[in-house]
Amino acid sequence: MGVNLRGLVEPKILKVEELQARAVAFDGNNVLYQFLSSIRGADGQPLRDREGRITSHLSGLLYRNSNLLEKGVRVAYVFDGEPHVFKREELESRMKARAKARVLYEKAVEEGDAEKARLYGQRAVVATGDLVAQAKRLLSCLGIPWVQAPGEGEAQAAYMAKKGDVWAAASQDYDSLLFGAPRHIRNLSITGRRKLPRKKLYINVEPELIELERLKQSLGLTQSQLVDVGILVGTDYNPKGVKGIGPKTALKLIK
DNA sequence: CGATGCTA
DNA sequence: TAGCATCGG
Repeated sequence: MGVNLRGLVEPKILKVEELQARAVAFDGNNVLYQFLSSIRGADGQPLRDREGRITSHLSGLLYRNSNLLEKGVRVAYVFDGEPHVFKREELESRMKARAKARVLYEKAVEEGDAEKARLYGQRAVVATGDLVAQAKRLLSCLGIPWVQAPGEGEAQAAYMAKKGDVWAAASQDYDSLLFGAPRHIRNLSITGRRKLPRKKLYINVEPELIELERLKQSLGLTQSQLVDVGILVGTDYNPKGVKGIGPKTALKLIK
């Protein structure tokens, strides 16, 4: 889930060409989650091989990486290690939510309700150890480097970006900014076309770049104040944050 | 999600 | 060939 900094960040639209010859560290678990939830057939179920094993994550990885590599982007992945104990509450609540969704998903599949199967199937997604291991294997086969983080993947990616090993960290979550990544990229995919949930509408989602220095400058915050904003609005380590405080109020209070 | 097929 | 539909597994 991660910290909610929406409403505070004013991202720059990023052209993929600007990433030419630059290295980007993807949050592997975040990417797999996206593929597993969105790459599904008409029946709402993920793709499977003839043995019944899920293949959505591999399909997504293969095609996205081929495209990014072809455009000259240097791609790397970071995978989560052991979660910090502070994350236990969040992980438990996610597990509960998934279990609930899985029941509804299985019922929908049984009834042949594709729309519900997709909806609940997406909520029930979990990147199991097997799926992560398969993804790592595919990346190795493709010659794409990946890193096993000791702890939080976003923290590892942020560290790599800070050191200069990569130009930016890429994830749909904003956490790497709190961990000090100087550049954070969201929506880095091939086609910008996304289906709006529940609707038949398509919107264009473009890759966006958030520069940490510019972000802090525009908000008038130091790094530790930015973290404090995160603590008020809530992070994986303190899930609900402080009651009734969203990004805007948090910013006002911290300043 | 991203590729491929179909239609005008 | 652009734009939508469906396939992929």
